[in-house]
Amino acid sequence: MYFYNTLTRKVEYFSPQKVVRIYTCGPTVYNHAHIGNFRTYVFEDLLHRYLETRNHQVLRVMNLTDVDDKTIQGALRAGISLSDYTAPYKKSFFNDMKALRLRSATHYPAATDPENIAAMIAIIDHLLSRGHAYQAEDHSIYFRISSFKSYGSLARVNFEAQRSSARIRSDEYTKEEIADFALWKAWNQADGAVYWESPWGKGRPGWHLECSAMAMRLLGDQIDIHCGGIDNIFPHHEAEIAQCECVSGKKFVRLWMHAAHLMVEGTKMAKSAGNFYTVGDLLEQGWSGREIRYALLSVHYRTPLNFTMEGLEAARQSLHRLDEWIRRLHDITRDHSSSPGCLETLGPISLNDFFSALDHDLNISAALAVLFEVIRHSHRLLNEDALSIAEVVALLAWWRKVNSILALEPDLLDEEIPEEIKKLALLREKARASKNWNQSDLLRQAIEKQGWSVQDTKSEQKIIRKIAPSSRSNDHEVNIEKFNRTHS
RNA sequence: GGCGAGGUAGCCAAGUGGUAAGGCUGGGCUCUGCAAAAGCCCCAUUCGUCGGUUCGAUUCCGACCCUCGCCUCCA
Repeated sequence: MYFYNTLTRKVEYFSPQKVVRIYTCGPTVYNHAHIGNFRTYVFEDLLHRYLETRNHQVLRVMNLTDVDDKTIQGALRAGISLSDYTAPYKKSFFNDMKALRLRSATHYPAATDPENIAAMIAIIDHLLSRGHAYQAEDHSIYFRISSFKSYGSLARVNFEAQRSSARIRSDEYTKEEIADFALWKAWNQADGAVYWESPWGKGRPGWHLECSAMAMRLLGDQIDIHCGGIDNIFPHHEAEIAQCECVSGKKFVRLWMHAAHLMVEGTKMAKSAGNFYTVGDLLEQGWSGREIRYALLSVHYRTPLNFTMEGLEAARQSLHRLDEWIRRLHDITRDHSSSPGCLETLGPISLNDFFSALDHDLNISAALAVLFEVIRHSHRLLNEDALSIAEVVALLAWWRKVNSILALEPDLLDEEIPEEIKKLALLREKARASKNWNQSDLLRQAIEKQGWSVQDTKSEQKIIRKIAPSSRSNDHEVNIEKFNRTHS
């Protein structure tokens, strides 16, 4: 498999061990995560699922940043404790994850977990003793970037060259150098009751340190893949490298992968622009989590994604086409029990192409193209009666494997038709038999009012659940406890 | 200013030194009491602009134009 490595700015061959260790930067729970955040999480989900179908075991950590300036301010404004303030946003995050069918990470450590705070303090202690950190006049502890020569290599920023010009403003800070970043922020009155005791006085961890500590504690000194949004390259990931490598003396990450940004209707998503969406907003508008997932998934992760209502509509129609295909295959195999034949090609299409497309830096567009070619070609063959039951069964088996990566299986296929609808349909059948078209049309309206639709085919009436995403918001419920366990 | 991403049909979007995947929209056909649905078929002599290299470039090189992002805590 090949992946683009941000560190080298090249697509590289990547040969993972049986177990792949991945660290993914999670949300800061000061608010509901927005679809820009979820664009990155959907990409990480794709990576996770892809690796699993390639027979790797994925050990993935996603952190929850539940202490920082914004969460503290929010808690203070609301007059509640920090944990009371962040709890509903944590819950909201997991609900949204469920709605978008995101695979769970192995661990969801929170920055404020005692074991993580302890790990951070240990790292600072280590860095201080090695001269990589210092305590400034404001009592905060800073990382000394001049002590780590390769600082800037991920973002390709040359700090040696910038140093002289940066000095002009450095008197505004108590830091030795303007680019030095905080490891431990000394407590001040604005922090209220939020602080932890440390050998250097009351305070709280710096954001960059959280990730280093949690990554090393749960995944070890060296991890295989580290993901995040492109805006985390600098300074966040640069700082993580500095912290981890100064502690362990080893290369921290083998492969850095970053998702490009999401824009809305062609411009940057911002609350002030009125184009700021959360998953919850979109669900309320009647879009399903599955549709949102498709819209976020179908654009290659390194391409800036322009999120639009038109795009969501296209996602809805594409999924509908997929649903019809699956429905047709199911209808054919329903009454037959046939062992799945092995199907390698369908006409000119090699079924394995779906997976090999993803081998090349998760080329989802090429993979989806294979899927839709298979859909079109199998319809063509079925129209000509040129597919055996065994082949259809094999196609469904192929789809299941494809779906283990895409997670786009329709969820309404096997919904029972209610007795009442069946009765109405029976009446309509009679009306049609006696050519009572008026009565027939009235009955159709009645059926449609209840969320079902009737289609006349050669032999019979077909009763199908109408697409009504707004009534499906029950896939938005999730048991937080299950996810919130950060294990030991 | 420094670093980076991107400009491919109405919209979204792959891709390759040898002549443009796929999805949506649109059009046509089949089916049909009507309707709807569905399926099939069709839809870029052309890949931001201008030069260069080449037998040949959308793909390589150069310049330029445009859009967007990061540059101390925003995925």
